[in-house]
Amino acid sequence: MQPNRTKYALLGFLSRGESSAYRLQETIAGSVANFWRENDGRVYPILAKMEAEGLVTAREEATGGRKAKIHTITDAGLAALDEWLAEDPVPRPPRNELLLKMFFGYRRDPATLDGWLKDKITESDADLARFAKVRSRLEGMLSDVPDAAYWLMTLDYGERRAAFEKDWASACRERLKDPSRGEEA
Amino acid sequence: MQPNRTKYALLGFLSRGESSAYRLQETIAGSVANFWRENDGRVYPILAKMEAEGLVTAREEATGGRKAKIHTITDAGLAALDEWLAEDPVPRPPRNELLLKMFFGYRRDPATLDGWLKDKITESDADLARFAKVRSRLEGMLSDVPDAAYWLMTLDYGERRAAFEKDWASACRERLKDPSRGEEA
DNA sequence: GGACTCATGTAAATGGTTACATGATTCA
DNA sequence: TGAATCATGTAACCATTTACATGAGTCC
Repeated sequence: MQPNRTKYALLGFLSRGESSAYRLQETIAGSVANFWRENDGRVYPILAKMEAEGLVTAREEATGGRKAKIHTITDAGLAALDEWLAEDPVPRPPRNELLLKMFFGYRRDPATLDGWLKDKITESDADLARFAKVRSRLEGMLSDVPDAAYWLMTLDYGERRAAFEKDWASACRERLKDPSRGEEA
Repeated sequence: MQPNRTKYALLGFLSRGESSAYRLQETIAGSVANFWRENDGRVYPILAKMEAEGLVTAREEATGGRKAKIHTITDAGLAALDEWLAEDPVPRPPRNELLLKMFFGYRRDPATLDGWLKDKITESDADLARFAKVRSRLEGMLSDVPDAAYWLMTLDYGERRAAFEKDWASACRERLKDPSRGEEA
């Protein structure tokens, strides 16, 4: 019924190199957190399932004194990944709790909404600052890792999104200041 | 643990007037689908649960020969809605399957990605055309329904989002044409 | 009569979050 | 020794989707 996208995300990262579940999560959180997250309670069981399906193999290894279960993608795993990548992505309009609350905003005082919007702006600024660092890192590795060109495209998305959300929140704050005013160009 | 946001979305719409489950869904699909969706399998059971909790009352009514279960929000329901609206919205970074596939885009030929991006542009254009109609409708009712000012803010978000996604997709397509080229300002 | 819309629901499966449990190693 | 990090996992719970079942009224 529902496609297990977590599986494919994990396969994608494992296609770049073997990893423990713990490191996988760290990698995901450190690279695609902008548009994709996974959590503890799912990565471990799904990796186990993938092992049963023959998409990955696992071995225990002591790296630096610590034991970790290293997962390696198999040919079947690579095939499954590429099969998934061949399919058109299905757009799923996400739920946005801030917008839902704004939609019913007339039930609250404008100061409350202004607070939400200020938070949004702060969040966007933090994202933009973070993305700027990532951008210079990625641009620096472009000659060594051509794949980074694709990562830059997803980063570009994040930067544009943060910028537009900031602009939108600022525009809303302006409009809230003067509720009598309608829309303008 | 997880807050039941469906409940509050339903309360929000019921606060504007009584409705059957079927109409509620139609209303939601026709107004906030841009950032919030509900589906069959949830609206009915949750409304039943809300009735048991005393947040809504229900009565059978035959409108135009057809029977429908009309739900009316109670004072307790209004209180629950306003309590929820008083809380800061918690940002949940959504999963974006297109971006995940773009991230691993080097595993596919650029033509595949170009197809996804073209679809994205088509989708954005369709959204923008739809939003333009909604905008004129909402602006026309502003004087009668001041609440529409808030609805326009969420529409504004949708318009800006569609525009930025279209721009981003176009920029990606350009970059895909010449893979040797790096990033530019 | 047949297709379509209105209308209410159930069932099954999966997705996803949060909290908790456990234990080893590293570092101050 | 105590806190932080590395590391793996389970349990409980709720969210979400999809498919299915059912039946009445409307329109052609």
